[in-house]
Amino acid sequence: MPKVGIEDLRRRQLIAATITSIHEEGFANATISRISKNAGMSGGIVAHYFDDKAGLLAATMRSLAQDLLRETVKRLKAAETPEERIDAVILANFSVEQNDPETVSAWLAFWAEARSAPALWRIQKINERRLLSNLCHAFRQLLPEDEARMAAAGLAAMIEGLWLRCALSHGPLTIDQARLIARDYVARFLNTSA
Amino acid sequence: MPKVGIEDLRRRQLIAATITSIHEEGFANATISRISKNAGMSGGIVAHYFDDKAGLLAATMRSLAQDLLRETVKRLKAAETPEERIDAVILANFSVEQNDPETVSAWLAFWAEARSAPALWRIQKINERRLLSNLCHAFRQLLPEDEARMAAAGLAAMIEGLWLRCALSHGPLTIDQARLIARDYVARFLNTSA
DNA sequence: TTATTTTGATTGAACGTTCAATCAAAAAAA
DNA sequence: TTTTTTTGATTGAACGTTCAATCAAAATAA
Repeated sequence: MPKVGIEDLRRRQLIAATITSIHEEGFANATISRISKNAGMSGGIVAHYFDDKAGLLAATMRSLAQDLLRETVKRLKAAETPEERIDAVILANFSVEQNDPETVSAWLAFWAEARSAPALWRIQKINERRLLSNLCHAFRQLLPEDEARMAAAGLAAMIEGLWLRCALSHGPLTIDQARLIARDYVARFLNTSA
Repeated sequence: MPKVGIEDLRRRQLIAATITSIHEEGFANATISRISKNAGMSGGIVAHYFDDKAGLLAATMRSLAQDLLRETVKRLKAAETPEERIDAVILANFSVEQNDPETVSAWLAFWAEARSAPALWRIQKINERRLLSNLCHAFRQLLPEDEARMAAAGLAAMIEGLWLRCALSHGPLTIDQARLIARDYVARFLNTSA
């Protein structure tokens, strides 16, 4: 039989090559031949592991989402109070892996593409709902219902906005500053004195 | 001799058709033949008015940026206090035109594409800097320097994040709610009593 | 062990499609 | 007329998909 465990390895290699290709040449120029060459393989291999290009792209977006989920769950498990859980979500979104330029390029490309690709749209929606749900649950233990919902929606939007700015604009805004701004926003809801 | 005024008209028609095509079939499927057919013209017309496809795309993104700028300037001119100027920026970004589904699809597509297309990247950067500069200037008249910078960066990120969320999630977050959340954030900086 | 069989992994090329760009000619306006 | 506008056909390149053929490794049998 073929080498054991090769399937998972190849799939991960092709997904990584897809992210790299999207970052370096743009979504439109991330062709099967370029992606597979980038992974050191032949063009036909994509059909073997992902059926077609759409399958590879969907798998890549799912992989990005899972990385963020893993990071979030890891930190949530270590959190004990609602305040710590909110901070865990902030820290997960501003972790080193999530702010890698290639990751950001890929996320952006998939966001745009999802608007006219139902398969990708579903993945995006699941992610979005999870972030909001995590924040909502924690805020509800600290604030009245309507204030909690506002804080959760505001923080979710702010995290995404800060995250984008960090990655898109080289220089002006660092990850450390972004974390600070997000935490400050939370503090303005939780501290009556400030 | 030349049909009077036809050039500007055709350019605007082709740009509008480009935005519609991107929204309806995605950036990758917005081909010259589909765009021109969408505008009720022949394929060759694009070369005549924009040289090539890249020229049409750059002109389309510039047109989107100018629409936002016009909207912002209009509201800034009517504002008299720093508070009103901050609100003007918020209102401009959440105006009806800027949240039209076609406009959002196009912005998102260009945003993603700009990462690997220098010509588009420059347009994006100018826009970004203008938003931050407008906010920074207003906040500096109301807050100490370091707090003003934090408020400006935070609000800029939040506006982008909320705008993105309105665009990506059909339903949960409305433009009205987004406006409310952004204004609440500003109030938390300006009102010592809250 | 050693030889054989089985299975999946991988390639590279062929196929049909689609694209952007080009251009000669027609249509329209001045 | 002269100039601009507009068309629609053409071209060559690049794309995604498909597939027969080859290869390497594992499983099986002796």
